Amino acid sequence: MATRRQREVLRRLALLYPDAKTALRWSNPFELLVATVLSAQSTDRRVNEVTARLFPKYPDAAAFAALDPAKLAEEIRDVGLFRTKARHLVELARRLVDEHGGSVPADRAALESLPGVGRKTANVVLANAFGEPAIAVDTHVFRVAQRLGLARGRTPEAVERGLMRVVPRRDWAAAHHWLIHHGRRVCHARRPECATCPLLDCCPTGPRLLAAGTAARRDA
DNA sequence: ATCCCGAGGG
DNA sequence: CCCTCTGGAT
Repeated sequence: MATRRQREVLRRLALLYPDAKTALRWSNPFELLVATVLSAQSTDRRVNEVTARLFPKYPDAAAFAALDPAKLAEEIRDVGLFRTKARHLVELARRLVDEHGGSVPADRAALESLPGVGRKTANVVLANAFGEPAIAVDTHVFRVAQRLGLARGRTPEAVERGLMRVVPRRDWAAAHHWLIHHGRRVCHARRPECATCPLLDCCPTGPRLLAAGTAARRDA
C-alpha cells in the first residue's frame, strides 16, 4: 500500500522519536478518557499535574458524577478551557453511571455521544484503552501527515483513513505520537523549520515551502 | 500578537 | 461555516 518514499518517511520518524510510544499510560479507560478531555489546549505537563491531584480524590465515574461542576473547575484551573471541561466531565460521568454502569463504552457511537468527546478523543480511547483500530487525528497530525505525503484529504476522517492505509498497524499508536512531536518541534503550522528538518530529502512539501519563503531558513 | 495535543453551538 | 471557551507557548 505504501510507496517506497512513504516507508522511508515512517522509518525516519521512528528513528527521530523513538520514545514517542511510551507517552501517557493510564491505569484504566476512565482515567485515559478524562486525561484526553483535559488535554485540549494544554500541555502534557499541566495535564499530568492536574490528574495526579485529581485521580486519588476522584478515582471513578461515580466520584466525578457527584461533583459540582464549579468545584471541579477550581481543581482543574491549570488546564485550558477549564470551565467548559469541568462541565463536560461531570455530565459525562453522570452519563457513564446512568447508561454504562459507570464504565467507559468501547464503542465509537457511544463515546462520541458523550459531552466533550469528539472524533479525536474517541479515537484516542478506542486505540489506547481498547486496542481498536483507530488513529487519532488532531491538528498536528492532520497538517504533518499531509505535508509528508502520508495522507491526503480535506477532513480529519480522510487523513485518518489515509494513515491507516499507509502505516503498518503495529505502528498506529506510535505514528500518532511521531506526527505530533514532529509538528511541535519542526513542522510548525506557520514557519516550519524545513531547512534543518531531517526529513527534508524525503518530504514532498518542504522544498516547495523553502522556495516559497514560507519555511524558516537557515540564514534567517 | 497569534496559535493551539478540540468540541459544542449558532 | 464561524464563533467561543482558556491558559500557555512562542
